[in-house]
Amino acid sequence: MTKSPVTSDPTAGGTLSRRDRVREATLTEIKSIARRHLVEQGVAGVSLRAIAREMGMTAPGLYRYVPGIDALLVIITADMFDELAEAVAAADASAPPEDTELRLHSALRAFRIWAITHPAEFSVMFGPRTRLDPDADITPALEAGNRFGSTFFALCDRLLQEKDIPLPRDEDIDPELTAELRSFADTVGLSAHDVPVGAALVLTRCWIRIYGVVCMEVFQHLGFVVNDMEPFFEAELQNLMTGLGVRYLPGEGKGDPVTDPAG
Amino acid sequence: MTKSPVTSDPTAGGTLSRRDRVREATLTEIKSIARRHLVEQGVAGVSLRAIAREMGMTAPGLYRYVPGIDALLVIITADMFDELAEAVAAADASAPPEDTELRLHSALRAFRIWAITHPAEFSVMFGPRTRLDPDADITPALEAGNRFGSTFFALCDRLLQEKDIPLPRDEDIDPELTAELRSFADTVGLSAHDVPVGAALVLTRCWIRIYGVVCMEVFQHLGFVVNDMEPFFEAELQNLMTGLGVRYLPGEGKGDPVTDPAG
DNA sequence: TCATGTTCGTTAACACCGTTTGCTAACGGT
DNA sequence: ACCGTTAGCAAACGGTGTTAACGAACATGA
Repeated sequence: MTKSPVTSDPTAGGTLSRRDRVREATLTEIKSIARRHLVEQGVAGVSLRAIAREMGMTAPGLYRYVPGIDALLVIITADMFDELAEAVAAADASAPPEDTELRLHSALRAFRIWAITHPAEFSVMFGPRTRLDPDADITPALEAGNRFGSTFFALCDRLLQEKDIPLPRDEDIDPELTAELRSFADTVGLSAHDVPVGAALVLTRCWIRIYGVVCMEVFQHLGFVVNDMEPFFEAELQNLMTGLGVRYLPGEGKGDPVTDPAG
Repeated sequence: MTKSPVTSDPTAGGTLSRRDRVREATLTEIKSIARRHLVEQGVAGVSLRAIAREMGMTAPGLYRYVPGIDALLVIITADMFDELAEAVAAADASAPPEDTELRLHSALRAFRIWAITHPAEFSVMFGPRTRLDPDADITPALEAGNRFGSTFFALCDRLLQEKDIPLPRDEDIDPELTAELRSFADTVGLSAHDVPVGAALVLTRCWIRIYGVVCMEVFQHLGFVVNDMEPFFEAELQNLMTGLGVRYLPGEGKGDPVTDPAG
């Protein structure tokens, strides 16, 4: 294993110096152990000392790689957002490109599945910021969150654009709210093809409802009595779709969701 | 101030011995300081040592009053549930008893208002259990949560009973789900007057949606771009009410909520 | 009044945690 | 071979929850 002769220029595209490579590997190890601790013991179980112990080194050494515990949590949170976005995108791509309705269904269901199979991650990403210092710099996580939001909303937008969804008229929307929706559409990259604010509004409201059901399920606030929240998710999905004028497609799950005369 | 002669029987109804009185006062002080720390610094800022320091005593002394930090958090969580239930009940009572729709509106709005004015409390009560030991005994908090749920659902139930809400037929509900809804109705004290499972289902779904909007607002997952979430709450409320066949009553807030062709 | 048992709060100690400081040793490029 | 950069370490400071042993204040019965 002779050392590669191309180590002189770390800034060269793609190839990294040996030093940078092992450094990156160490950082990856830190993140992966932190992630495992997060999954196994919750966010409270993530500590620099424990990570270092498991790596066979001491806690201060980790400060060569990470500015502190808060920053580490922010970093892995960003990673998890990207991971979630990828899972949703994969589910979307798994459906036939022309089957708009199915793609939307499977993307939303993928979000739920990822959430309930990654409760610890979901809690950190979508729950209240309880552990971090209130004035910590969480921009990386926010950026990743926006990245996720962008892919998600872009997906919904493209899908909704094909169908003719009934949208609220611009005049009916509070001007203050309109302004907020505009800036929102901007940050999420939605306003490229001049989408009406009504679309942003409808998308946002749909997102809020999906978020709500999933939070309820993951945080288990009905879990002491309801074991399986899937019917509620499906009912919400159905209500959402029909409200959008989109045909509801039952999943492969436990059969029909609850019918929906009131909701 | 001679000592009251009735100190021999602490079990006597109402009157407590002097010792028990100061003990209770100390416990109250502990809880109130803990609560203040929770509000000012978030749940991560609640510590036995800090509380003891502020009380002019040492941390181990608190163990005479509380089994540990987790138990203390559970206790104050239970208190907060009762407080929330009281706030909702008060809002309900503030409306004319015969005005069913208004009572429902003001109760739901009271829930939101309490939540956004008590974000730290709400996060502990309705967010993920992130700080507590996963196998800690949280039954007091669960009981208080059930207490809150009971008053809330009883309120909704009584209101919905007056009106003729379209309910899903029993045959259309998955039997497995029916069983869960039945046990749910039991724990929440809803099945006293033989309410159909459809009612429990509709109530649950409404609750999920209210919970969802409020979580979104309190946890600020749209807060980086949307400053005021009230329109979204009102829109959801309107959609909910009309879906229930109940007239929507606009609040005193910023005027009309968003119209609702799709949602 | 005196003795007794209970309760309260203390100090000391253990085991964790995040973080800073100063050091040593290895590495990498000249 | 030289020398600057970097990785990792030990020590230390202050914070946390929790347990054990002890003393003092208290309430009660003889």
